Amino acid sequence: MVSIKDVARHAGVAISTVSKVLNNYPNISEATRKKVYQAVEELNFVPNSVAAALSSKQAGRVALMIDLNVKTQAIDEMAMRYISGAITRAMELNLDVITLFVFMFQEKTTDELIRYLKSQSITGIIIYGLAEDHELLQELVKREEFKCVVVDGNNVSENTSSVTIDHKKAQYEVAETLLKDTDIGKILYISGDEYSYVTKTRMEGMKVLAEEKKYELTSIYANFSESKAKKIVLEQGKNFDAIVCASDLMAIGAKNALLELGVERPICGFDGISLMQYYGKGIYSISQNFSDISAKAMDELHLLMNGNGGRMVEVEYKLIQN
Amino acid sequence: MVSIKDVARHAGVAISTVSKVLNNYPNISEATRKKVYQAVEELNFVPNSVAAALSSKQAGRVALMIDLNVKTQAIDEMAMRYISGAITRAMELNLDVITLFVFMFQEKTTDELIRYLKSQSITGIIIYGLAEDHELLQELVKREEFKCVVVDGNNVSENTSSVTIDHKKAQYEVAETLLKDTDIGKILYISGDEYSYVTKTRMEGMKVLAEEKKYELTSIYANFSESKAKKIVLEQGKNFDAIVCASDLMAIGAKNALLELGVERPICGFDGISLMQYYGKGIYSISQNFSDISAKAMDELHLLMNGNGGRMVEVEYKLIQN
DNA sequence: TTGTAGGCGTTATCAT
DNA sequence: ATGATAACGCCTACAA
Repeated sequence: MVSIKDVARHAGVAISTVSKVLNNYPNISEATRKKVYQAVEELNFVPNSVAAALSSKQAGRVALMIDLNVKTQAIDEMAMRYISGAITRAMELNLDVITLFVFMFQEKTTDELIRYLKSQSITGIIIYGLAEDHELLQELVKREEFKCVVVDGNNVSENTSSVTIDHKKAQYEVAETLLKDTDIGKILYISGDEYSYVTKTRMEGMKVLAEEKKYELTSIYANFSESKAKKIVLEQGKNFDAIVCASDLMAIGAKNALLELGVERPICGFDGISLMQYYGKGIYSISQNFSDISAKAMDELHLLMNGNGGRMVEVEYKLIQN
Repeated sequence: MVSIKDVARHAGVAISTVSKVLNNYPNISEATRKKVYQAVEELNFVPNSVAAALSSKQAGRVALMIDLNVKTQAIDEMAMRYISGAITRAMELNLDVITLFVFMFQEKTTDELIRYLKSQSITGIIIYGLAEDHELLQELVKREEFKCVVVDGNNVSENTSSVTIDHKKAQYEVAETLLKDTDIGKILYISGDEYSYVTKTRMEGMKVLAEEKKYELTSIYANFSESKAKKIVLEQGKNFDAIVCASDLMAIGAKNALLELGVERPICGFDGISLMQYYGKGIYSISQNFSDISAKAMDELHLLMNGNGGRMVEVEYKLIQN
């Protein structure tokens, strides 16, 4: 394997000089810079990131912490988009990435998790699907031992940023679009799970809309599950004039239930998953670009690791009709 | 960060002794072994895998190469199961894992890819979705610069193993089960894509069955796509007595097409994806445990990296009815 | 059986 | 502006 030593010899300079050139240090003459880059070219040198990570605490190794309930189709699609978006961007930023699933640490303490991450020379973490009642993860963030970016959260501190779309506004908009020009009174809102940030903020948007338009709103948690949504609608769907779902998957469940019941109701969803192309034709939804969101999260983490403070980053979404 | 040095001091032995204990070297007295482990406990020491990877070529860093390019739901589910299965097992085996997507190297040469992998101190690779006409990946395997395990392939060499179910037998069995006790003559076989190992072997199984039972077999490639399968069945489904699909997703497409046509035909699928619970009720299929397959692949890679030769590893599957 | 010392490929601190 | 040199944390001959 060709190392920085070979490059140095080939360029006729010291090892440390090569390192400085490669890491864009100041005070390097244009001449040696050229020499070094040429040597790098000729030898096809690629820096060993493992060695860099060992030597410098600066060098960024990033962990992706996935806690998306790995039980439903749609979640898999989201997770894959998140993962590939993050990894792709990380490669461009020259950051190493390891992917972790929270279930792997089920019975571990926060201390153990932190030690594990440190043993991997991790300095930054992106967390997907952080629930408010998840002690392990919440404490991990609170400890501030790592730079953290939470996707779909509102955690912000010196070492923590959050990246999210405006779920409240988005939920308001999609429901408003669905319901405008109708004279609807009773709305069934099928919500996610009790402790997730997205569920809460989406519900806020729904409440605001209902208040504004004087809708009678009934909310039920369905855990983002298609079958639960279906069951709920089968049992109670007929009593409502419209059904607003906090996810596309639940919208599909609701739609199927209505089909079985033989009645029609306006429905909308949320997320923009590809399954809707087949089973959600015509349904309004909010399309999130998961890959892009994840790339933005990686950008934000990169900033944090370079000394920037934490902040809230808002990402675009799109109102769509499938 | 507590290092091996701290452990050594705390246990009153030399650093190398600690290392030997931790790596199960022979010729260590039970007494010092105890001392070391106790120090490890008390200090909550976790070895730094980055340092280990740097110092020893033995130490295993593994890359997951994902080339499941098809943009469908089911693929995401498979990919997620593969990834989480591999990563979980790797953690148990104390192997570091990085996840890579082949599209990230679209315009790279094999040399560049190899250099990148070496720069990451990678010594082993698991490849998912290796197509026979994928030059980059095929050459990567052929070069034998890394230990490789191919999931759903038949590449075997000194440094290469393959892990797969017996697709031929499985396809035979599921179709045979579907068709037995019927007097069916003309079968439509909706196949995957031309260059994948699974497509070829599954088709072989189908051919054997057709020959044995004197079925008239027509095969059409549908790229594992639900919509293509649907289109094919809409156009030609009526001309056949039964429809055998090389994937569950295509089976769903076929089923929907039959529904629209208003006719009934026996259908079977392949894979065992969770979507079938909702949209494939009653359909026969072959259930693969992707997570388990991937874990086995990691085991096999571990063996390769420890000096074992390459081989073919066959994994169990299950014939199911959704 | 245990310890010493050199090396893995970088980065970073000092001199020069 | 450039170059020695000491870390980083661990592994591994080799020596004792």
